Amino acid sequence: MNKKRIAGMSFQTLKRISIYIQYLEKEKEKNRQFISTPIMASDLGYSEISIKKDLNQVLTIKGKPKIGHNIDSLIKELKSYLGYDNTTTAVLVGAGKLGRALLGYKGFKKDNVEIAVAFDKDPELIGQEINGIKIVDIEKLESLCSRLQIHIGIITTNEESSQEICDRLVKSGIKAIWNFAPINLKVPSDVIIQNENLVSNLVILSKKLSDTMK
Amino acid sequence: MNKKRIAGMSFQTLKRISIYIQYLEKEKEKNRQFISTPIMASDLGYSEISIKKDLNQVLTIKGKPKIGHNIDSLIKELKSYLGYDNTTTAVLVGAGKLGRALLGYKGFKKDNVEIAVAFDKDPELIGQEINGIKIVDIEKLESLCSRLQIHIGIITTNEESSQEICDRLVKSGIKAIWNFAPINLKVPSDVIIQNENLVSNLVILSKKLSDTMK
DNA sequence: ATTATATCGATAAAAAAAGAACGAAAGAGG
DNA sequence: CCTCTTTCGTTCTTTTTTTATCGATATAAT
Repeated sequence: MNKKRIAGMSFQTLKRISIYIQYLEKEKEKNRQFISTPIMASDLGYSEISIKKDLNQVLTIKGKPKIGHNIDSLIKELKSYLGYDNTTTAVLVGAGKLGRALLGYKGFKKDNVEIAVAFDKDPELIGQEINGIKIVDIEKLESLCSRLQIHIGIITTNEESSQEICDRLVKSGIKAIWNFAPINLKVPSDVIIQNENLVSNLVILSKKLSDTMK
Repeated sequence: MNKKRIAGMSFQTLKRISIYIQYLEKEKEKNRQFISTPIMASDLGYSEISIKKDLNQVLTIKGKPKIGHNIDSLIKELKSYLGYDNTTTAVLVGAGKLGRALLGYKGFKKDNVEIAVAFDKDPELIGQEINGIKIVDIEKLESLCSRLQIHIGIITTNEESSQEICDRLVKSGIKAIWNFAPINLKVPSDVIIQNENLVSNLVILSKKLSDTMK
């Protein structure tokens, strides 16, 4: 699997850090100034210890006993760790229902990840705009990706075309791919693939359930 | 986190098993009769050892050296292990873009997980049908869920309404929830929650990329 | 000023997952 | 019929991740 450590940080920790940021931003909007790990643990459903360890790996400013961490500086440190300082940009290929759902997500922009443009081959879709992102003819994939110097691609096409799209993305300079097609894409070793298999996740939930009910 | 072992099987193994099934079904359609772990490893991008260990935990019929496993019986055993014998049924709440994307997935049915009905409050959506699944007025949530005796709920509403929907689902007998809203839902301890935070997954990919590029 | 306590950070232990190694057995080929 | 190769299934190690424990410290309350 693709679970190499990233900058000495475990995959799980990274995922949680991103979730901490989303959570902390919300708490900040509620005008909270300080936050402690026990509160985070209870709100987020993680163990207090996990959170403490995660934070300890990142933070330079220490929290204060009896008070916790200053939310502002906590957010700032976590974001700077995740590289939020410079926004990263992605392209999306396949503006079907799932693709359009992702295009519509406000959450990405908030987290400094931006989808610059979407591609599709359907003439009905080309020219449409979702959440400020234009859907462009797929024939322009190569030229646009290279010109915009984009390195992240999101594949939400059907399974059949996904490998071809993947190849075209790689040729156009894409170095990281977020793949929603239920297939293991073949890429050169310097390209990062992250697979998202939604079906399997529902299957697991259903298995968990059937096991607890008997 | 919610990572207790399920029937003695690790979370990761379960996820892979579901992916094996999806993959094997496709290979079967290509009229392949036997399959070996080295081939699966190369096609799926897992290590051969992982696959061998996973299969060994489930299988009763052994594979044959130099040949591998009979695809039919392999699929049958894996499916029966995951409880595919009796199809599980879910309801979906929130027929926005993401909800409709999930409704459109053919993959679920194939894996014996079925969405029986979808709910929304938007009069424009109510009455529509996607992939054979009807979108129904959300006011009927309680009555339909109890009547149909459904135990799995999928929440694809916006963040604001997700906790309310969650409560209503729980009251209606739902015991497992697949949640796409970026929030930790509060549920009684006998209800299983599985969170899907898409934003964080893209953030991780972008972090992976930025770290390998420097 | 003094005491009580919540929270911190760190170290140590346990659990889970991935990976490596190896003898055994079934089929292929000479 | 015998040898060679592939794949199997098992056991053992290593790595990774989570959980538990505990003294230190800053703050709040008396």
